[in-house]
Parts: sequence; C-alpha cells; structure tokens
Amino acid sequence: MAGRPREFDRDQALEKAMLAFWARGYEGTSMANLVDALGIASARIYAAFGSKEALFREAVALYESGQGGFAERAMQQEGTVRVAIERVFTDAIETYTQADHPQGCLVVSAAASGALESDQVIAWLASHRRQRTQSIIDLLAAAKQRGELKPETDVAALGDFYAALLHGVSVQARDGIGAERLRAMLVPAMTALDAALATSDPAAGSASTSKE
Amino acid sequence: MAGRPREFDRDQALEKAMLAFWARGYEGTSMANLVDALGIASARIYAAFGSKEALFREAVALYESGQGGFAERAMQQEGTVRVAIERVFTDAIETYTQADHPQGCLVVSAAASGALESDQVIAWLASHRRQRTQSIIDLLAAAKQRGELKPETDVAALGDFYAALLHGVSVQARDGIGAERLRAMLVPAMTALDAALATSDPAAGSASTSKE
DNA sequence: CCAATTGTTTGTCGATCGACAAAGAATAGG
DNA sequence: CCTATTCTTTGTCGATCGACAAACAATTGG
Repeated sequence: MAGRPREFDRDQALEKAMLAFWARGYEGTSMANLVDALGIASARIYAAFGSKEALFREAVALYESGQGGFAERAMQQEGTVRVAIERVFTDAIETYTQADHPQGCLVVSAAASGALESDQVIAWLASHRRQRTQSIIDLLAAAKQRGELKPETDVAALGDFYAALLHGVSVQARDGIGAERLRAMLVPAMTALDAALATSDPAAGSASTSKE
Repeated sequence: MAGRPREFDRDQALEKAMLAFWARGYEGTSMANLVDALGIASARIYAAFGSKEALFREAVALYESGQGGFAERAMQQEGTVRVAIERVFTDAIETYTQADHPQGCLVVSAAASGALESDQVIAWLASHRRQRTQSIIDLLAAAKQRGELKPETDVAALGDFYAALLHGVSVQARDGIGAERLRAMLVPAMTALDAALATSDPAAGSASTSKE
C-alpha cells in the first residue's frame, strides 16, 4: 500500500476526541473544538474518520472499551451477585468522579437533548443505555438461576432499579457530587439486593467505606 | 400605559416554548424552532422575553410550577415519609412517561452537555438538580426528627440515593422505558427506606400496582 | 387630534455550523 | 525515475446560529 504516511497518531487523536465529546456531548462539541483538541486541521479529521458522527461513534466505542466498560468487566468476573452489583457501583463512582477526565458517563451525558440532525445519534445512544439495563437484568437472572436469589425475585424490576440508579449516579457525579457522598449512598442502595438474596445471612456485606 | 397591545398570548407562547425546550433541550432548540413552535417572528420573541436564555429560564420556572413540581408538592403533603417518598416516585413516573408532553424531566434532559456559550445555563440547571437533592434530604431529616426514622439513619446518604434514582428514572423514561416497568422498579427501591423506618412494621406498604 | 409609547413586520448582520475541493507533499511499487 | 496512492494544507462553501435595526401600525393619555 503506497501513499504518504499519516503524520499524527490516529489512536491518540481518537482519545482526544473522546475526551472532548465526554466533556461537551455530541452536539456541544463543534468541529472547531475538535480541531483545537486534536491539533489537526478539519480536513485531516474528515480524511481519517469520515465525519463528525463517525468520529463520535468511534469515540464511544473507545470509551466503552476503556473507562466506560467497568460494568461489563465487573459483571463478567466470578463471584456472587452481591459482589458483582456492588462492584459495578463502586467502579462507576470511581470512574464518574475521577479528576483526570470529565465527570459522569459519556453515554449518559452526550445525549440529553436531540436536535433535528442528530436524532439518529440520540437514538443510538439510547439503545446503548437500554443495552446496559439489559446486561444488569441478565446478570440478576443468571444469579437467580444459580439459586443466589429467591425464586420469587423480579429480576427485571431489580435490574431496572439498578440501571436507573446507575444513570442517576452519572447525573449526580456530573453535577459535582463527590465520590464520598456517592459511596455513602451505596449503603441504602444495596438493601434492595440484600432483600432478594436467598441466603438469609443478615447484612452479608456492607458497602466498603474504606480507603481515604 | 399606552402602546400597541400585544397580539399573542404571552402565557401560551411561554408554554409552547417550555414544551420545545423540554423536547430538545436548551441548545438543541434553535430560535428557528421557537419561531415555528410559537408561531411568531423572532423579533417578537426578543421583544417579549428578552433573549433565548431569558425565555429558557422562564420556561423552566413554568415547568417547575407545573408538571415539574410534583416532588415539592408530594413532599409538602401531610403523612409519613414512606408515603411521601413513594408519592414522589409514582408522580415522577407518571409525569415522565405521559404522552401529551416530552418524556423525562426538562431539568435533567436539557442539560447534559455544555457548549462554550451556555456554560452558565448548564451550571444553573445543575444547581436546580442539586436543590432537588437537598429537598429530599430535608424531608428525610425532618422525618428522622419526628422519630419516623431510626436515630442512626444517614439521611444524607438516603437522600442522595433517592435523588440519584430520581434523576436516573428521568433518563430511563426518556429512553422509552414504560410506566409499568418503572413502577415495578419501585418495589426494590422502597426497601432502602423500609430498612430505615423506626416502626418494625414489616412491609408497611407495597408499591401501588393499581390503575391501568 | 396629537404625541408618546409599545407591538409588529421585514430584513439582515456577523459568527459559526459541518463539510469538503483543490493543490501540493511524501511515500511505495514498478 | 515515474506513476499511483495517500496524506496535508489552504481556502471556502452554503446553511444555520442568536440577535437585532429600522420602519410601520395600533393604542392611550393629554
């Protein structure tokens, strides 16, 4: 394959774009913003990524394979549902409040409103969030099948509950609620799962209040 | 007071603007959109409301005095915290999923991202959401003072928990999760409060699954 | 009836939006 | 070295952004 070699690192540029979208959302990030953030002319961005929308989709994919993938990773680990769900939220809080990148979740923050042109982007983001809800429900359903949860447990309701809470945590984090407060919030949040555990072990585990 | 009388109803125009902002957010709603929605020329909008931002702030005030004020109203009613909190959420779900206006909460949806110009609008919306969190904490603190909640209850954590859940419900509603699913979610959601109730009454109340 | 006041109409302003076209520069294969 | 291919540079396109200015119309107080 011939041709002049690219002078900038495509992966680095993509990560910068991801951070820009994370901070300002899809529509809130203009091409001029991206030119500033990536440090390259707009024509080079189009040559490398196709369009603003294509760049955004790649940025979301990068986010979900990195910082945004905490939920998937936590749920695929071995262990009880109790540990898994609590891990999802402690990781969420850590990710959503870290200072070296924007607060909250890219997929939650970037959506919100929908202008005429970007309706499909909004819908695409919504489907991502719905997928995350489904993943949580699947986790709980598997736990129920294993006998970890009471047979009468409504895993769909419980999953919807934790998905809603997760999305709400993103909003709270972006509004400046700190990690300590969000972590304290986990104590009441886990009572819902504890009530559904098959083991009658009272207060099987309490939300970690460690480190710091 | 002399002068030519206004030919359009200012209140009706404001409501139409509120619905437009609710559907598309602040930045997502252009002046052209408002011209279409209100049915009057842009110069008349500026004459009547001052600017797009001033119109938006009036629209939010209208929202909070109407559909968006359910939480304040529910919390100011007489009754137990249990009833009040459950009422906040049943009203939220009803409001957020009604078909005669956009889904979700205007204050949650309109924010999300923040462009350069509208940073102050974003911050203003964030302060509104933080205020809502505080209101819930205040409600719980008063209930604790009345002896409704166990003395050791962390009302801040519990309030943060329900505020996060409330904001998450707005996201879920906007993503198309229906009222039935959201209402089912209330059952696990209320276990957190039940665990903090001073009365050892087991399952003092279950989430209403009535009407429809 | 007149002047002051206020709403309405029409047109447009500069800035910014996302998106390329065209031309020059750098590489690989032949 | 030459050609095909790819990237970079520069400039700009039409559309849309929020926001008025100026001229005209309608009303009230004097």
